[in-house]
Amino acid sequence: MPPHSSNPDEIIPDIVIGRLPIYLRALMRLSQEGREVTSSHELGRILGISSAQIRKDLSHFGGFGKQGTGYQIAYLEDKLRQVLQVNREWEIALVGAGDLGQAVANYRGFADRGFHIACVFDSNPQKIGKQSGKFVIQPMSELKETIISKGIQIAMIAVPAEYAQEVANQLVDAGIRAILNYAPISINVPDGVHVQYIDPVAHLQRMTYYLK
Amino acid sequence: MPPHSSNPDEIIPDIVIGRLPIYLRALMRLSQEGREVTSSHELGRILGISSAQIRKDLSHFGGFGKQGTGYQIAYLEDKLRQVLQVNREWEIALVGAGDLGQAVANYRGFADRGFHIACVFDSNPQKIGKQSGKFVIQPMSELKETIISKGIQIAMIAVPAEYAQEVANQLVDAGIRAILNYAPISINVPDGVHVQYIDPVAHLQRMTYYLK
DNA sequence: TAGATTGTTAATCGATTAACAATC
DNA sequence: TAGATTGTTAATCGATTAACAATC
Repeated sequence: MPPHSSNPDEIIPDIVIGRLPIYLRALMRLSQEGREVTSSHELGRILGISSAQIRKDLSHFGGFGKQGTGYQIAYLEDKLRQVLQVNREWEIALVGAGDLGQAVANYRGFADRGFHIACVFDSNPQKIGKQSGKFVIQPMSELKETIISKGIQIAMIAVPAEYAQEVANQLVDAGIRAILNYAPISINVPDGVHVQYIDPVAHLQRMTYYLK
Repeated sequence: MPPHSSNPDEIIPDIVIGRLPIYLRALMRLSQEGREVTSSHELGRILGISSAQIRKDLSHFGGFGKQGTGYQIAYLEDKLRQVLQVNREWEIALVGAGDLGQAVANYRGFADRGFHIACVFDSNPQKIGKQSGKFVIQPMSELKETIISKGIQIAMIAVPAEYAQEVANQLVDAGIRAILNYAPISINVPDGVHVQYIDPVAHLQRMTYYLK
């Protein structure tokens, strides 16, 4: 095997994948500041991570740096986007058009970073057909067909906790393979379907432990 | 040392602390369903975690279960609240009253789970004095005095990324000890100040890796 | 060249899991 | 009692760090 080439059969630890978006975020900031080159040491200082860990993480995917110099920011950014498959746009289905769902639908951070909300569903007949931002709220009965016909693979759940599992089931049935769950509850999905959670209260509770 | 008593000098791994809010969330769901007793096996099944890990995590804080029976849900819930110090209410300062800040301020999940937003700050003179939900938006110049006089220890940042570090500095200067950062950027704070991040796009990017 | 930094190996550290005596 | 489940120990597994040859 030539040096600096990654082994395509290697299974990368998920914890490494989880750090790549953080690296990408830091690189975006640096390039926005007009910087062109950085090093594992500088990234480590910015992120509070050891430089060895950053080098080791990146080495899973190939050699992106130069000895003595460091990393070209634009180049590394591009490589990380390729690895994460975020060098394209993704469409997302959103379920739930209550206060939380509306806030999620209106959050500009998604579109700014390549994630477009393509459809919004709600079970409340009062809401169906109403405009939510740029979207017309669709009934749950149209969920599967819409997701399949648009080829959507990612969904966000923003319904009350007690409905989250049932919604997840319907999403999985519609072929969704990645779910971002804003409902404060754990959901069960089959192997091969990925779930991430947004629960700000859980983060707060993790910190209050230390506030003696 | 008697059995089932935790060592108060033991330093608990932060990764264990991070799982306690997840356990608490699951227990709340079970008690809401009217259940009274559970086991490490059941919790493990619900959460996708091994039962051994749950027992080991809980054992850091004492023996909360009964052999042969399992855990009294209400009792364990109460104990976890004590450990996390969420058996009380907490006041929070929010910085940023743009779209994101307003959505955060209006999210009912905080108050429902014991976190009350006590004040909202923004640097935009157009916004100061305006009502945002139940709050009057205050200028940044009042941040330090308000936080100190109200004895607030927790803050949330909901400003654009480029201002997040400066806001964090001001919060630390005002004595804040825990920060929940909604800006998609890493911030640096002194030792003893805790930071957690809410970046839904980072979660999405972590999942797109697997969508081959 | 001298200085700096990478990519990688081996050592260390810490977290998870398996197993089981204790006991409800 | 028999069956079930805890709390804990020891073994395993995996992740992080230290160190350094390679080299820009």
